[in-house]
Amino acid sequence: MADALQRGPKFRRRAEARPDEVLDAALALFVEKGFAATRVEDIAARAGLSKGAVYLYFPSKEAILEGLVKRAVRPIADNALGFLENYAGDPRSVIGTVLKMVAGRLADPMLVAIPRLLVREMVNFPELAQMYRREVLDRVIPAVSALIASGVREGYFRPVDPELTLRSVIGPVIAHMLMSELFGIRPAGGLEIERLIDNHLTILFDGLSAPQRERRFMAT
Amino acid sequence: MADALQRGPKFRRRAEARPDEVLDAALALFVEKGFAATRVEDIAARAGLSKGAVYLYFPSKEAILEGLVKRAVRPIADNALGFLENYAGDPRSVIGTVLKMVAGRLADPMLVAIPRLLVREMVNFPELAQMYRREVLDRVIPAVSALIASGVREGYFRPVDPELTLRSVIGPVIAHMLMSELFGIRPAGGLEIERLIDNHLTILFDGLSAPQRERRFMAT
DNA sequence: ATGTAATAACCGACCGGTCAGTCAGTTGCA
DNA sequence: TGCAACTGACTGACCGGTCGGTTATTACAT
Repeated sequence: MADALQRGPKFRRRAEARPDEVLDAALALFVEKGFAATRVEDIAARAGLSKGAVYLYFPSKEAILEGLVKRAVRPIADNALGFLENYAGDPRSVIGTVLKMVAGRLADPMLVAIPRLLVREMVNFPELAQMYRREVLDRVIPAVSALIASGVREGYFRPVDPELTLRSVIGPVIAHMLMSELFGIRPAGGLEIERLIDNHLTILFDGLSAPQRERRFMAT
Repeated sequence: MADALQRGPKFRRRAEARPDEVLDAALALFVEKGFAATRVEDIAARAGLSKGAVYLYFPSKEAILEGLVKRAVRPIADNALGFLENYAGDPRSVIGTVLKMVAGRLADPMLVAIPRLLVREMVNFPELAQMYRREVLDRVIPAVSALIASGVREGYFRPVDPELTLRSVIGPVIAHMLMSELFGIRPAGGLEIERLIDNHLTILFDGLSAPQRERRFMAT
């Protein structure tokens, strides 16, 4: 339903806020039902306007999607980068902090919504995916990678390939999000993400093998 | 089509093979353009029939999607489980073997196609996602979890929570697949998956921290 | 082997519903 | 009164699903 408040004027003239309201409504519906299955009229209704009015602010349905991603992309990257670019000391603590922060952010459905939507519609709108990659991934990934590299250089980490190790750092959190978000598969205990990250970091830094057994294993 | 180059009869009578041909065509198109953007007529054309003929084998477009998932679900789970259920000795070798096998399988686009499609259409067809979860995930995940648990019980692993650790085991491979498949982000060197899994297993079993620095648990 | 009837496999024009996008008209405000 | 914000009926295109008609194949008789 529209939370377009009926107090005040019946029409919301002076329409600077309109585009954002439309985007909010569209985001919710796109995530809920997908781009194709969402009608412009539904977006309009949810934003508290008529279909026609939507076309005063956006030239097409696709432009709404575009505006959505554009609006979301900047803050995501900037926020993550602020943490990563100026750290000091043991990179392990930075990794821990950033992982927990990211996980905390990802708990907010509104913030997962964009990547989620993007994954769904990426086939039909490759330009959007490209933009997301350019603006977010191509900035965040090298930053994390550099963090690992400097960890190796400064003797905190074993001499691993940073690009590959990056996947070991973020993979478990991603796996957890996918299982939880998409399929509702959650571990038995509560407060999962905190516990998951603690468990993950323990293994990441100290390994899974029991100390008394022989180390160094390879399966080739 | 010119009847000059007819190999075989113009009509493919004795039509036992038809449904599978339709499913193959549909899978390719659904993955390429999504369910909504794929027209039944396109599926028909690709399978070498007319639209009408498709409806001789499937009552609706949605039934095609359903049939697709049904056909794919069984082999996936059975194959993975065969490996997991009867192992012996050090579970680390089993983990290594299974990870590499899974990664090898995932290199075949045809086999990733179903999960990929499922993730896209899951919002619009929740029953399908449920089915996939029941038939595949709810069988594979407990098996892996049990493998880890027995590794802990038998002293190969440190006392970790199997359910959480599972995510540490498979996460990096998933992260790699996502980055590579969806965004084309690959590490610099070639032959990525082999290298990735080697790097991942090293860290998973022995940890990322450098030995000379302070460690939390390790004695060796 | 050859005609002929019966039938299985298939075709594609068409119908009906849906929905993105348009536009002539209405409403609230200065 | 002027005009910017807004409305909602309308249109045109598109597509899932149907159905009367067509073509290949089989069965059988001659």
